[in-house]
Parts: sequence; structure tokens; C-alpha cells
Amino acid sequence: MFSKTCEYAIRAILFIAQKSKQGVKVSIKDVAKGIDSPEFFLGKILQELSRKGIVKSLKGPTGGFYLDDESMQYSLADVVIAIDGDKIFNGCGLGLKQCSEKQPCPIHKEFKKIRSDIFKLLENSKLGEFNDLLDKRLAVLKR
Amino acid sequence: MFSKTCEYAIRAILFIAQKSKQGVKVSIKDVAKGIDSPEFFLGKILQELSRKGIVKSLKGPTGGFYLDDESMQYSLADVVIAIDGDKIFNGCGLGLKQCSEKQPCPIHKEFKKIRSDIFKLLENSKLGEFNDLLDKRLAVLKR
DNA sequence: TTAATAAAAGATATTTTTATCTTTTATTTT
DNA sequence: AAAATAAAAGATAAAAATATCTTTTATTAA
Repeated sequence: MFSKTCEYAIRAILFIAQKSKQGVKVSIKDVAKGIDSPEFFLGKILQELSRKGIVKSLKGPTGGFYLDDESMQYSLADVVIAIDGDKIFNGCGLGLKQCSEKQPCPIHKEFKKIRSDIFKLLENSKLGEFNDLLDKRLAVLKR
Repeated sequence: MFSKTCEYAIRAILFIAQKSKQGVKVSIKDVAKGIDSPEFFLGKILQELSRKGIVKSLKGPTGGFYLDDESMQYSLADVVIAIDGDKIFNGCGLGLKQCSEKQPCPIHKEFKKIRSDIFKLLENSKLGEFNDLLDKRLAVLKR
């Protein structure tokens, strides 16, 4: 569904969101441990999310990653688009470049619905939305 | 969503289904042209589908690929599973190995629905089902 | 029974994705 | 100011996916 990179990205951002709610910034190493991902690779991913403004970062001691109130309003769809692009929301299920209503692949209509469902789900999931669930350990980000 | 390999596989099998309905076997080259895919790579894919019994093949002149009545009853889900495995139907959206009801990722429930929808859609799509659509050019397999 | 055809099988190459390591820059604390 | 910390940036490596090419095997037709 998503690239591995994107899976790490989503888990990382939710981890950071949770910590930010608690008012603490987290280092790459902390996040990597928290979501069970390769540290250096995650560094690259956070770097990219930081460039795109989805996560905030500060260098130096007391530095780290965090989400401010503004960032907390981003949705999972924004994260996915930042990493994997919008292929999953707009691309053809069978890989046709010019798939459209006029020239549809055989499962165009059905997939349109699926893709739209995925988008709605992700678009409606704001980054700050999972904090309670995670705090209560009713959902996890590793293993 | 699917690997490129799987996209080619689905397009190829629907192409072969259509031709088989018309009673003709098709060569790798024909299929590659018909679905706009790299010929040798497609050869490997059809080889695999043939091993798994989803498509039938015959060597030599007058040989080629085809679907018999039995093969025509396979669904797109069978093709996807043959090539990409069942990860898309059963795997966790965030890549957690042990994601489950008991230990769910934050979007477990929502994704379960999505995955189930995808499975139903593909499971209900039998390989022979698109022949008319393709004959009438109301759906396409290339570009 | 030989030549031609087409898939199967095997080997190799290229590209993309995933992962790691090193150096630089910014910031803070001592 | 110097030392320590942590992200940014850049370089390199490994693995997986995609693509290509060659050889072998089975089958048919002349």
C-alpha cells in the first residue's frame, strides 16, 4: 500500500505528535527506538518531512523534533503525499498512465471508490488525533 | 497499491482471457504489445502464472498462452496473491509485523475495512468477466 | 527427421528502494 | 570561547524490484 519509507514516516510523526503533546522534543534516536525503525534511515525521512514543514526541528542540545499546534493540524494524507506522492490517491490501479473516465482500465470505477475511501480516511486523520489512544496504549507504533 | 509486476500480470491475464474467449492463443510478444509492457519481463511473469496454474501455456508453433474454462473462473484476487502475496489483504497499513485487534496500529480498524473492500472487489472479479467490456473497447489495457 | 516456432529456464544488468556512515552546521551549556 | 549535542547534508552501500539477453526444451509443420 505505502512504501516502507512512508510507513516509517507515519509512525514517526505519530510518535512525535504524542511526545509533543507532552511538551517534549525527541531526537532521531528516540523516535527510532519508539517506532522500531533503522535510525539513520529515519533521519533522512524526518529531514524530508522537516523540509516540507510537516515536522519542526531544532539543532543542538535540547534540540530535536516536535510538532507545534499548526503542524498538529496536518493529516496523515499530507504525510503520505509528502513521502509517496499522490499516486495512491490518483494513480490507476493497473498502472495505466492515461487511465480516465473516458479511457478507463477494467476496474477503474471500483478502484476510484477504494482510492477515495483511503484518501478520506487519511485526510480525516489529523496528526494530533491519536495521542490519547497511544497514551492509553490502546494502539502501538512498534512491532 | 500493487507492484508493477502485479499490474502487468493483471493486464496480461485479462488480455489473454479476452483472446481466449475468441478461441485464440497468444504469444508473449502479442501480449506485451497488447498491454504495453516490456516483453522479456512479461515472459517471466507469465511463466510464474503458468507455474501456479492460473494461465495455461503450450510450446512450439501454434503454441502460446490461453485460459481454459477452469482458469476463467480464477479471480483477480488469485492473480494478486500469486504475484504479490496476501500482504495487501492481511498486512498492517503501517508495516507492523504483529498488528492485530489486541495490539493494533492507530489505523487498524479503518484499514481493515479498506483491505476487506479491496479483497471483495478483486475476489468478485472473475477473469472472464471483462471480455465484453474489452471487446466493446469500453475499457482498455494499455497506455 | 529436420527446420521453425514459442515457452521455460537460467544468467546478467539496470534501476529503485532501503539502509548506513561521515562530515558539516547550528545551537546550547559550561 | 570551547566542548558537547543534535539535526542537516552528503556520500556510499546493500537489497529488492524491474528489465534484458541467452540457452534449453517441447511441439509442430514441412
